[in-house]
Amino acid sequence: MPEGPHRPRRGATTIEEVARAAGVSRQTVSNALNAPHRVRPETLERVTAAIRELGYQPDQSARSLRSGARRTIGYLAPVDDPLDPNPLMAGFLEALVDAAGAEGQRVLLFRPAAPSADPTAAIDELVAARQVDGLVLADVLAEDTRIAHVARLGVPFVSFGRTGPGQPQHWVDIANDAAMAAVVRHLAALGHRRIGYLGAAEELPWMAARRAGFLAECRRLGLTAVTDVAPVGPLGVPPSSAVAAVRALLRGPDRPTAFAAGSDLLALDVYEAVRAEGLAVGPGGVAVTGFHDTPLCRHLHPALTSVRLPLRPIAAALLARLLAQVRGDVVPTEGVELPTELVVRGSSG
Amino acid sequence: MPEGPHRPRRGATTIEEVARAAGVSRQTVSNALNAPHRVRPETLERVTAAIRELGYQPDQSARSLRSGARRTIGYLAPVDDPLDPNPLMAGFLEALVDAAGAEGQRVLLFRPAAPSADPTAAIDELVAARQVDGLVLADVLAEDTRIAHVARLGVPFVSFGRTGPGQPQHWVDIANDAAMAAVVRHLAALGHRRIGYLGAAEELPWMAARRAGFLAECRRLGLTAVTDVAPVGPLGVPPSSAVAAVRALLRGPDRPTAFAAGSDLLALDVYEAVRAEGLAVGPGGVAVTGFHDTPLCRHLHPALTSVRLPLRPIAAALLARLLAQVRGDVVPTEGVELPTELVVRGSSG
DNA sequence: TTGTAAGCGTTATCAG
DNA sequence: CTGATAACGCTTACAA
Repeated sequence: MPEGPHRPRRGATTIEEVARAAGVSRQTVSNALNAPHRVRPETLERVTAAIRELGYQPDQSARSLRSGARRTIGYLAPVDDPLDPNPLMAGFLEALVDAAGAEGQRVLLFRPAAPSADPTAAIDELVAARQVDGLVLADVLAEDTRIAHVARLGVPFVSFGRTGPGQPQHWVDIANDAAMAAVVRHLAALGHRRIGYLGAAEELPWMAARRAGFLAECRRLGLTAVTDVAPVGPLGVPPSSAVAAVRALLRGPDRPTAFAAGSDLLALDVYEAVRAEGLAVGPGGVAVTGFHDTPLCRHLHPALTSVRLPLRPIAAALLARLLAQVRGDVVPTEGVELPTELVVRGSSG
Repeated sequence: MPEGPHRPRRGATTIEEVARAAGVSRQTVSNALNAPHRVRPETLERVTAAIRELGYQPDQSARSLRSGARRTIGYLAPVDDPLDPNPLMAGFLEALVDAAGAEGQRVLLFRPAAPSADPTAAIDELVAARQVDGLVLADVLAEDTRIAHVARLGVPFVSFGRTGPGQPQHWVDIANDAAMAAVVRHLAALGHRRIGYLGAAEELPWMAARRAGFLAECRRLGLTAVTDVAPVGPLGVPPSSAVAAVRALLRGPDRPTAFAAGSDLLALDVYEAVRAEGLAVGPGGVAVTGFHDTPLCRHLHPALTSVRLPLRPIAAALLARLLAQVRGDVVPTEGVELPTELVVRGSSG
């Protein structure tokens, strides 16, 4: 008898078969899996053996349908800029998958239908089809329609980054301002008194926070902050314009002896500008720092000092908050700021 | 009556409610969705309106349980090297999610329990729990236990990259050797007669193919290929050792006037070596090329010529082959090599 | 502690 | 072309 185009089962073992093999009812097998303490040890043993023997694993669809738990979380992939790829797609995503796996959860990756399409539509689809227990959002803006939307939907969610006040949410973030302040202190300890800054896309909260942290710490320490009057533009700054901006500052009246950049890729532009001005990168010439600690840092010469994000702790914290909501725990909506680590390398040390 | 900790339904609309609203049986609603041609146009209209009105979408778990189709594919995230992050995690993954979305499929990301853990165990779990219709594997090795394993399992799968012969599989790959041959021709057209090569991790098939393509084309054109006697080591080459290797070649008897690198990050090491030898990168000095066309290329000075991978066509081709298997079409196991594009920039042009 | 009965929301089968 | 009935595999009451 030929199998039809749709085969409801791939020949996978079912709970019924396990029950038969162990000589118990299928309910006992279910209990052995979901509430082991309710099964007599000796029975449990027999069932466990049968499960192992047959390589049984519950059908997740059946389980989800019955219990309501999807054991899956959705991650809305941030839009990517071709000139400045989102580092979250690499390290953070892996950390998230690992953290989820440790909690018995899977990660479903999704994106808006088109780059310019409304991300809330993609969210609606996923939620309406009940494919996930909760959502993880990243790269959250001050006024973020996604946050407002999922909050209205009532789906459990957490965000990496936070909106402005007024939108209750569970968030995890890094202390962007404190991280940049630590950079300033590091450079000050090296004797630098005039420090330059290269940022971009300051409309992004984390970029704005980095600049703010930089300025505040310079002020506090009585250092001269040398920054572009008109900060270089949007996310995808053409490298040439960033280089020009830095060169201008290096030729200005308060020539900085060190430069902090808002990202590792921007630091690369600083390297170029410094060299174009006939100066050297490093403690002897112009010290440079980046942000993110991407692998690029170690391939530069000198290697780039950078701020490392605690990606695994972030992922773990996000997941803990998300699952608490999924379980129905009453958790106050609040967030946590995790500390970063300054990795000092040749460019400043 | 308080809701228990598990709420089987989130209050989502069910097919029953739609049926009632449209004044038809729930079966008709199902038909309207899955076999519209079997429903009278006027009824279809009424049902569609009710669906839109109520924002109904079928529960994917129920649908999966009943039909056997999970509408989800699994992507086994490649292990990442901290010194040379896998570019597949960024652009390719996005392309894959988009291609899947266009086919009504979602992407489930998964990884081995631990970096060193057996990836086949992770595959088994996913398959046994029937969470996916098929698998996408990337970074396939010549002797790949994952390929052998999923083939034995009988799960539909495709691979980005291919094993050695003898393991039937559906694969999509780029023409690594042809891409590097094109690089050589490009450099030859610029007048270069002695061309250096920097590779790494030659045990990886794609890295080996790039070197092979380089050597073959140099031979064909009668050019002098200047390569390291002992190619630099494993995936995570300490940048310093790669730089040293290139510097040695630049001081050797057949000083190359151009350098092809096996990746963009390796090209960065070439830049450093060239400059350390007091030479300039570019058509006037030592021309340099990379591989992958990562965003880094545009941030270098001069900007880096590189080989661009057709990530979206690759993702589309992979998905087409995978879904054909899922549908049960009898497709001969074979592969396709997609062409790359050489993006010429200042480092060689 | 274990077995029995019911139902989660959907789609396939088969009458009308 | 439509509507009743059964089943997918599992878990949660409840009864034994």
